[in-house]
Amino acid sequence: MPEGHSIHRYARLHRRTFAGHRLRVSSPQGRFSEGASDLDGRVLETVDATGKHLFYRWGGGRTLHVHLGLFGRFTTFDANPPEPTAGTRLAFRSSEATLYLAGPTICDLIDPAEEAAIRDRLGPDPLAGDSPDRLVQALARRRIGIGAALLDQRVMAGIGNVYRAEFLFLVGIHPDVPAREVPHDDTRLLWDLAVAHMRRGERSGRIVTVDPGELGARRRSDLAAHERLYVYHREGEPCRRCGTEITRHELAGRAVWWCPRCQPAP
DNA sequence: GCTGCATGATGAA
DNA sequence: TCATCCTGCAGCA
Repeated sequence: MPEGHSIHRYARLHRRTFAGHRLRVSSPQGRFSEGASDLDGRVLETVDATGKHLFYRWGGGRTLHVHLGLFGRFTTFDANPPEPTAGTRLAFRSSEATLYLAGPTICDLIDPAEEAAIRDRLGPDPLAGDSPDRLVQALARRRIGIGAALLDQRVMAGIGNVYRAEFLFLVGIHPDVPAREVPHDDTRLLWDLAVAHMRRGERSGRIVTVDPGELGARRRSDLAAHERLYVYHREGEPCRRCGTEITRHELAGRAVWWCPRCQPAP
């Protein structure tokens, strides 16, 4: 679930639901007990996101840093929440809503220096109104494939495995093309696609890259994952544009998909 | 009940 | 490149 669009969406939803409220905070699982007791009874002032990182800002100058990693998930309940699962690291509760967090890679209180260090490691975020200049510069410096470069959060913050595959298809670039050989115009196009698609993903909560004209009359919400995307998880299926079989390959431990005809090998 | 898999990232080798 | 950490759930028996 969690690519940058989901993270920014969580920031917005959690801000709307919990900001301005004095919260009861606990760690049912026990692995965030100290932090939870520090936060318990404080007011959550605001929530913001950069790339895939969430920052919850509390009265008393506390900042909670959350990174969902691959498995992390939030669940929210209006009232009468069920018992938390054994893996529930963090629970917030206002008088009207409850939030559970399970499986995050990171859930820690941090100080301003630690936050600065996190931000220093992040490239431009398409959802933060950043300029693509740093993306252009970062790609120009790398000999690794563009596919590998796009998952590096120092290159571009917030892209994950789904968007990587889809954006490369939309730009028509093979993942193995060396990053520094990608024409600047294509890099700009990649950025513009990222801004447009991730904004849409932030609003809808799902990734739909297929052009509406190609979706037919079916409602987006009815579509299965492989119907909303051009290449991700579609190995062996025909390319929507040219009919060629989509290919899958392992790249630095993560799978990547592409159309061999629309995205010719370097 | 067990296995495998997932939209992530790090540190060691 | 590999091992490791973080959970839940679908697909099996």
